[in-house]
Amino acid sequence: MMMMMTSDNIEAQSFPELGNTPNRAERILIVDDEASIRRILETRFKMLGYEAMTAGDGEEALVLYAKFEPDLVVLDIMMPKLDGYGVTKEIRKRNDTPIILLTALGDVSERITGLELGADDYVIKPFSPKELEARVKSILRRVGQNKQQSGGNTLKESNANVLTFGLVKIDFNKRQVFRKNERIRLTGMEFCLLELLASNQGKPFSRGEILQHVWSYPSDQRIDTRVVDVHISRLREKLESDKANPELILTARGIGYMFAKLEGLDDQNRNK
Amino acid sequence: MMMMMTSDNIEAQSFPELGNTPNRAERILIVDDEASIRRILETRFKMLGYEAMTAGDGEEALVLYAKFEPDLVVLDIMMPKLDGYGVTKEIRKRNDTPIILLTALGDVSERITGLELGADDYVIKPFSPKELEARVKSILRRVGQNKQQSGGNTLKESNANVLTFGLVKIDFNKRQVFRKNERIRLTGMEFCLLELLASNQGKPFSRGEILQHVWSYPSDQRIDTRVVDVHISRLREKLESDKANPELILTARGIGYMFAKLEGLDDQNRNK
DNA sequence: TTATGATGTAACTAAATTGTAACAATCAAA
DNA sequence: TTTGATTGTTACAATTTAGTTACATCATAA
Repeated sequence: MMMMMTSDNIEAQSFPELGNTPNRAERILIVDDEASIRRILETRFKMLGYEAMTAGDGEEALVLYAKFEPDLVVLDIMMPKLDGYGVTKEIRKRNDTPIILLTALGDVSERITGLELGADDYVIKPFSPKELEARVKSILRRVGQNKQQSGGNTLKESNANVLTFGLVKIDFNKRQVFRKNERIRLTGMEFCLLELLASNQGKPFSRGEILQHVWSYPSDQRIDTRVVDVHISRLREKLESDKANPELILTARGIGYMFAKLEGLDDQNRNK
Repeated sequence: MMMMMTSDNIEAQSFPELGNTPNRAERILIVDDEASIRRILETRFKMLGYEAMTAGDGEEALVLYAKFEPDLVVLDIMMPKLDGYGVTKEIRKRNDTPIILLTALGDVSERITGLELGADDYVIKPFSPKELEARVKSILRRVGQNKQQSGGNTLKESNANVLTFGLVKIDFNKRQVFRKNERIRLTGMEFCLLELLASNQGKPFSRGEILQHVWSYPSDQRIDTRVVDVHISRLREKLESDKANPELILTARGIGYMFAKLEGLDDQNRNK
């Protein structure tokens, strides 16, 4: 196996993101049979403030998994004893801890099998640590928000990082949105805004908060811009059936905006 | 060390689009201007369970070739109208159907020319039918390793690495691409790029990721090159029906590019 | 050598995104 | 109802991003 080595330089992300500081360091379990990869990833994730553990094969992984209850697992498919599929299966028997698979470019069926077994995402080898880190961050952020939202129990719909609200489906990994199964093209800003709201259903955000999270405004900035409103309008245009009577992106008058809280959808939200 | 994937035992890929040619006898096209040879070979190959057709000259051969899509061509070089070279050339413009040349003893340069044009093997005249049959069998076995080996089940491309997207067929093993059954010549870079995208349908890649995987850029490289865009443009030129409205190679604005997600793998449909 | 094709870059064109301003519509309290 | 505040919408200019073309370079084959 090989991996691309890089400097520690972390490039700015294209999209502003939520500053979501966890109360405890999040735990990442790294499973790969190559010691060099384990070492590199462990070091880098620790530098980023995560708690990182490593395992060299599938069986060791399951032991560690039970012991340390990681928040996310990075899992090579090709491993001695018990391969990535087996580990994925076992983990999925118990819960929905996010799993990122490491796969080779050539093998399409591997990736598909992996995703079907319940993995959340995959990264192609060779990969840059930075890329993996970005995925980890993205998934953890979302899961964390969902946990916060739903009290930490059922995370079903976060399984593949896809949320479905009636006609509208949001794929956070791919940054894609569908309505009636047709792809809706959102711009970067639009998606960021939607992401903030949709992953916190029912929670109203003030314009100030939104500007902080989506536009990276400083927190004490006086608000004399209508950007948020305009973007809300554009989002509604694209997502709502009846723009005048929005069902998803609601106005909290005097406060700001919020995404609708949909009741009783927890079990239907699963994507097929 | 390069990673060896163990996908050989994994069942057929879940791509419904794979050409599902029904199990049928393999077809051999026999081209020779001598009727006696045609008759003998036709009879013997039919007895062996092949479907055999014959043509008396090169032009007839091409007509039959297009009509019957044989799995192998036995081709005399010396022929009226269009000789074996010409036929080889024409066939190779379209695909890699195995070709066995019939050449005269003395003519070394003939054989070499033939092989250079893309023939797979040659048999020296006069030959014993048995010998020719052995070669045919051998070549068909080699070419059809993927197809025939798996015994009785679906043969043709079941585990060959071939994807079909509408008009476009991509053979990852042979690194060949077809459009409307005509071979499209892609350059090395072009194929690499296509390979990355097409074997990850629906997954958007940033230019940075593409540069890493296809051009082996270090992951922290500042991106000030438009190579990716240019190659995307060239690929579209070759593959898309309407370059201005690509259906296969899509732009993920603000992110990068992705190959179209096809129906069947997920419930979301292709985008327009 | 020339000729050919692959590849990458620069420069230009086209198109999409984004924020602002202006104005319209709506709400809620008096 | 009026009034002022709040929210919704539209148009537009500035900017960013993507698409395309032409060309220089390099390698390779004839």
